[in-house]
Amino acid sequence: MQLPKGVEWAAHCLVVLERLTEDHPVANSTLAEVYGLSPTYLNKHLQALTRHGLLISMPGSAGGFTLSRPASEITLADVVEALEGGGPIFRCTEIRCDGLFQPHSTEIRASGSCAIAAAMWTAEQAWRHSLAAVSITDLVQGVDAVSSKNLNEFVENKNVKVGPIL
Amino acid sequence: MQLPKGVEWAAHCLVVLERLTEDHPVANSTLAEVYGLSPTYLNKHLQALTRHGLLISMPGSAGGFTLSRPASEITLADVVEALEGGGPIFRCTEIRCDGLFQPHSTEIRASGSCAIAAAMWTAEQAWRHSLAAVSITDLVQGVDAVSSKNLNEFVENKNVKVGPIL
DNA sequence: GAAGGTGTACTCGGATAGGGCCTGTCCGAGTTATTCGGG
DNA sequence: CCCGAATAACTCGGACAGGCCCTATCCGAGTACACCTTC
Repeated sequence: MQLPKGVEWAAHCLVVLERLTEDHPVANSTLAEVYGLSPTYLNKHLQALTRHGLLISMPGSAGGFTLSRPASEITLADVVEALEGGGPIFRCTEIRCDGLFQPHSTEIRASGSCAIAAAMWTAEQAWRHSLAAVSITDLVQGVDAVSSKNLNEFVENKNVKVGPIL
Repeated sequence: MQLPKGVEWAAHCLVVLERLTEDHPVANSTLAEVYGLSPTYLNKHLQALTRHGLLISMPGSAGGFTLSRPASEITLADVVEALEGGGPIFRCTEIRCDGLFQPHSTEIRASGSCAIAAAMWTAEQAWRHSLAAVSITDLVQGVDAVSSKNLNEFVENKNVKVGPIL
């Protein structure tokens, strides 16, 4: 069991978006260039973030993606939920009601939920809770100095090339 | 991302093992019969538990599986680790050192670990910690009355069929 | 009656196919900036 | 010099193959019990 690679990409891109966005959208190709990622595949994940309301996409020549709300209100839990679907990582198939116990399934269900499933879901909640405690703002502050400097230089170069809109 | 179905099977089987075992091993076919599972596929998971030291397997006509240590010392974390391999759910590919940042990768690495990966691993630790707090003994106590009664009757019937060794 | 050897039935254990999701890629619909021509 | 339409290039968006892991199954190696033969 492993988280899709897209989660890592999306999280990093949201951080960069927070740094690069200033009332104008950032193109998928730009984000891909920053991290040396496959543009087409990255696009797939950014679309997922858009579908789940984390990003706003703008078509057209000067289009791109923008954060849909302040970075402080976007957490890693949102990112995981957007790319993972938010479904439980442990799925209970209720085998406690199969086999020997089949004839008494209604009684068993009435006695409460499966203890194993309950424990799994509690642990899962701890995980999601920990993820929800980390916002994009927190991650931006965690970016090291040299990376931040590189990003600034990149923006300036883009500035020269693209024009005064940046 | 979803946990393999084997985790659920293994957890339930450990609970039944704790109930059924009395100094004699319980066969894979018996466990499969209790829950109406595929014997061959269940065997695969029990082998994994054996490889990781949770179970002891005994070959031969009256062979089977036994808990390798007291049920109070086996936790859900152990089960997940045995069937999942214990590797991190989130794998950091260090894309913060790719693309623009490639020339300064050594500097960036020296500045500390990736903030995103750190947050992910913290959350993962919370998950594992929660799982480690639940032992098989806890789960046995959570079994409802009617299921417990069914198991007892099953053991008695087996008793008649199999002989005095049970 | 007891002991030893043999046969059988049961067990675990690893090696072998199939399906679903993540990975990776491509091309099309739509929109904006640009450019060229006319007034 | 200003305005407007056509062009072109860039954007997002969804549809299309490949690979790996979980799912599911089978058959073989090994062991303990039971029985039979022999002493």
